[in-house]
Amino acid sequence: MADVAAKAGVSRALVSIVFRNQPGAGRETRERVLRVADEIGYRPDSAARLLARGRSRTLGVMFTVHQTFHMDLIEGIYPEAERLGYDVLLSAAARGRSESQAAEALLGHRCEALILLGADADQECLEQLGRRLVTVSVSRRVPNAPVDFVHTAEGKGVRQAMDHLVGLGHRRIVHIDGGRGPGSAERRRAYRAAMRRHGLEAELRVIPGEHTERSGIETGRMLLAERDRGVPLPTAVLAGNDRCAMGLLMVMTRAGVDVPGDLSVVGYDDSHLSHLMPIGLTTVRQDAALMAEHAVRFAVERLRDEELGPREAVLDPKLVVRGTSGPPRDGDGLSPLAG
Amino acid sequence: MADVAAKAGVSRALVSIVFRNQPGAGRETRERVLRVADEIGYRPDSAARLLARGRSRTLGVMFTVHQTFHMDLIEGIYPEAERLGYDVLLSAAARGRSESQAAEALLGHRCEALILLGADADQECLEQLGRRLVTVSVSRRVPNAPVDFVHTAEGKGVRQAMDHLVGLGHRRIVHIDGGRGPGSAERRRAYRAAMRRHGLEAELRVIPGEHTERSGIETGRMLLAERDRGVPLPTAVLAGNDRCAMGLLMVMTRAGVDVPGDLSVVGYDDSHLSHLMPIGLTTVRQDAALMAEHAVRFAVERLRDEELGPREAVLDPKLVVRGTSGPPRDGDGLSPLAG
DNA sequence: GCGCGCTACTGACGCGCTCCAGGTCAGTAC
DNA sequence: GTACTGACCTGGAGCGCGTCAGTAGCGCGC
Repeated sequence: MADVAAKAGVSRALVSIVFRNQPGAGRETRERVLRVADEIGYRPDSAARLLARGRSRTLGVMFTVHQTFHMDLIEGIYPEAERLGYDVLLSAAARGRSESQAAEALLGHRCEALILLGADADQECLEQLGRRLVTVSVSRRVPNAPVDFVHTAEGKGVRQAMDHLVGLGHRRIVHIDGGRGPGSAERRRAYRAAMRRHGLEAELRVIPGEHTERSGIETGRMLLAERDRGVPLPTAVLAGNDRCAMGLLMVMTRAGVDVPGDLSVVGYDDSHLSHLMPIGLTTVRQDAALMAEHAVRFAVERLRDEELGPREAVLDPKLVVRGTSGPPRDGDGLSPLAG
Repeated sequence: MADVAAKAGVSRALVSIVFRNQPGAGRETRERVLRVADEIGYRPDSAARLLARGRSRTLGVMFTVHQTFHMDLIEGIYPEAERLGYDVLLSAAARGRSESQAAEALLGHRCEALILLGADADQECLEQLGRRLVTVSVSRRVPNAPVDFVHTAEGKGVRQAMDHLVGLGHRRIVHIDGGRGPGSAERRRAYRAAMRRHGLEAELRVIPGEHTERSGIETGRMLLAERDRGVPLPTAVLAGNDRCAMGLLMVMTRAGVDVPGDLSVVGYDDSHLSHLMPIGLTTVRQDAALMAEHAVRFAVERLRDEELGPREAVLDPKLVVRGTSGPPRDGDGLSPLAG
């Protein structure tokens, strides 16, 4: 910086002004400084800037590796953060790297706020984070701490999906849940409620699962094994998310089960992947871009106004009917075997 | 920090020593400082630390959103970086956010070195980065600049895959390439060479593509359309990567094409996704963990020894035969239509 | 002529830490 | 007793920037 100042024949303070795009420098000088800086290859040192200013204007985003929907969210976070003048730093949770480790790394880099995508860590850990700095959680509610919450009305989405399936004539509809994954509890609850509302209490079945392809695969194998023992397949499956739906689809298709003739499958998220599936996954769309936008805005607004309490944004999901759902082959929802 | 020092009855320098876990402080003092810090809620300010130390001990990693293989790499980068005492910062390229933007963000946060995963930017931009700081590129070669290069012997992998297919009896083997994506050129070249070597020059066909599911889907649709016009399907496809293979598989399965009976499909990467596909994708395995390890090591070693020239690590790929490849239904590799 | 306001710019301090050249003090050897 | 050692600790400079009071210069009106 001193070099630039010297070579441009101005003071360091002026260089600072130019680089912050602040008033107080003439047109000509401004251009000269910028040109010289470019020649020298100078870039402002964010560490020093941060230290001097006391603010980093950086948002930390924690996500989980392999969660495709997180990628959709990240894609939406960048533009909104840039619009509001914030930098974004990413840190991933992965096998061998816990969410709290990922979050700590972000804290270490002096992020002013944290955006947690589909956090899966224990409640206490999240509460602690929320108390330490401005935190926004996407898809996972964190009570007892000032943490903003952005999510879709899970219940509404599930209800739409269930009405769709029942409307098609399905009765034996099972749900593969997402364990303690974000949003799972609400989805599970809504599934149960929908089954009851449609008078299908007797058919109600929740299979414990996860938000992974593996979970879909394992469930699929289990269902196929059951079929081989004489238990009829369900006619429809409401998966915990798209990844799970996809794993299930792969097993079923592979095993010669016709989708949607023998089995309808509905996912959740409408992630990038499901967009690209030519098989056309029927799924509940969560608007990733909009969720990301809300998350960033919440963080920035809380940063601007310390007094602001934590808020919640509930977005409307929307059922997207594609190719994996259709009327069951046997109108009454019972397979020939069981009939 | 001053508060901690005062309350613990020591100098600030001593607090610094304690927090850096350096020798020069007594057991008792150390514990006292730590205890006081905990009470006050003090955490060292990394910005100031970084500024004072002149080193950030941070590795910047640029990746592309939705590239599943990058997630596998990231998963491998974290543990190795931690082992060597480095922090990792992630920055994603995405729609609306170019690779150079992603890299700039990393530079702004004072990363000492850059690891580029499957960079796709123009040569000049990469060369410039390489000249500015220690840079390691994974899967994409950057000549004319001191950039380390980690990749697999693409040719070897393709050759194995081709020998496998030809050994099964395939003759009409097409290749969907990865455009100017990392590794594509070598894979394409190796495919051509293999076809020639097996005397299948007449059957040689490269379909332009990308490393995305969409590309596989589009190619699949195109091939099906050709079939409907009387052009026989190939009996085997060597896809540019797993994502592409997957898109293709989805279309084909959906269209009732039996895999591998009517069509064998071979992918490339053995990414997380292909692991999870119950359909068992035959693919060329790239050892993501090992590649990540090399990338981190290269960066750290170059950081330690400025004089070190750029190096190259070539890892051996390995064909993993799973369920999507098998002998063609018609032994001669010609479909009934064409026969 | 003077004061006034305005723009363009400067000087110096401080952000919270690390680093280094010391200082202090018990312990040990002779 | 002196000389030396090593463990433990301190003071102060400085990392590269932002900030803000302050200065210089200039046109304007009266």
